Amino acid sequence: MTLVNKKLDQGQFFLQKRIVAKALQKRTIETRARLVAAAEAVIAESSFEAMRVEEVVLRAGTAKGTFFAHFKDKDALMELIIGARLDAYLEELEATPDPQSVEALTEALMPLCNFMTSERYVFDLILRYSGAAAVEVIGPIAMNFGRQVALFERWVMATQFRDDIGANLQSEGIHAFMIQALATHFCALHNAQSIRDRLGPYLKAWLTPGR
Amino acid sequence: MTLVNKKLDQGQFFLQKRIVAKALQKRTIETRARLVAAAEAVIAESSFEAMRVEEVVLRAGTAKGTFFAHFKDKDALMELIIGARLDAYLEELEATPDPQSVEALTEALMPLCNFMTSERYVFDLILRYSGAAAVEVIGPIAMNFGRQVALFERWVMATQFRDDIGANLQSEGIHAFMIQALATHFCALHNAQSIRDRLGPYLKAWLTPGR
DNA sequence: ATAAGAAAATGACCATGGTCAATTTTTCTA
DNA sequence: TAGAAAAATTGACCATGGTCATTTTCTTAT
Repeated sequence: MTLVNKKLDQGQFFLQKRIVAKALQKRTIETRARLVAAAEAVIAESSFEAMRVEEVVLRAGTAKGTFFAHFKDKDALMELIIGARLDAYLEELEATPDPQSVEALTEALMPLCNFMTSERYVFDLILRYSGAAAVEVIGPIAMNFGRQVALFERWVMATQFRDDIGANLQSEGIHAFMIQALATHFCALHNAQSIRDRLGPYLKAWLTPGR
Repeated sequence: MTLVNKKLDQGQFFLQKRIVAKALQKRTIETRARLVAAAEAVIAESSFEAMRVEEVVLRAGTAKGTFFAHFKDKDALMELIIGARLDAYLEELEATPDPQSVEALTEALMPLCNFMTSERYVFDLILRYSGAAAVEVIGPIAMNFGRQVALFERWVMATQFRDDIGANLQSEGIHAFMIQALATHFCALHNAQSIRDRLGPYLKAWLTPGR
């Protein structure tokens, strides 16, 4: 690839990479799996925050350089793992009946909220990766956020909370208030209240104003 | 101090530290000022992101250890400098007449928004420090966020946007939507729209529902 | 003015994420 | 199947933030 692609411009290169569907070697898949498994193990034993590349690489039995051949940086692996967890919660939600009230909606969000605030480190990382840096490469977390908003939109359309604004705007608002409630959870000035107790009033005021 | 305080418990120690107002030496003030000035210079020449402790220490003419004797870590200095900028914008706003419409309110927020999104690094740092980790030590940025919400509350009370919910809730909502608009600014999927164009509809829907 | 004790400054050292030229393994082609 | 090309792996090395025992400077009591 190196020689061939030296002659191509960036655009063609990306095109080729995307189209050719380059059939990874078995070895590649195995090494990658070992790295991910090692990381998951470390996380299970301690925490997301405590994960060290050295430790992962040691357990996976690879050299450090191999780690970075598979993942752009440490955060990329974290994003992968955290994104997968987020996806699991979301699939659960997607398979569940649409909530019929603001209270039910708030309640439905709690498992997701609890995971996102399980560690300060996790929440910070999620925030940092919640926007796709480039349209071409939408990471797992940005992708998941997109799905979240789409699901909320479905909910909003099913229950007809407000008719003065579109479902998409309502949905984005739900998301904004969710993040706000999570952020204040880490603030010593506010954390007397639970996340649910903070999110509830926000969503009520947003989705059913005047009622 | 070391010997004396060895005998005191934690609480008394903090009490003493706070009450005694320990009269810093001239040297201390000067060194600290040199460090801050050096950091500001680096930032002015390149960016917040590009600031390196080594470089700051070199320009300030101190040893590296001195930096960390004055600031808990690199972020602490960044928080100080960014917090000061935020305060400047806020003072400007506080001295300005309260906006009388959602449009005017949105417009008033733009300078603050523009600074907060001037660098990805800046926005991430602000988010990370927007909550006070402990009630005893509210950092400059958490402090500033508190002032922001207080100012919004004043605005909301002055203009009577909604009467179905309290001024404080309305104010927190403004803040939540501001953050949301800023966050999407860094997302390639959304950034066709300007911050103003994203924030405007949010605030209209939040502050004047049904109108 | 001086000695003792507190505060400040120092820089060698460490922890950890990340790079890259060289090497090994796999795949492809004639 | 040989050998060339591509892909994967390696580990010494680097960049940068952060620590801490030691040294220097300052303050204070006598």
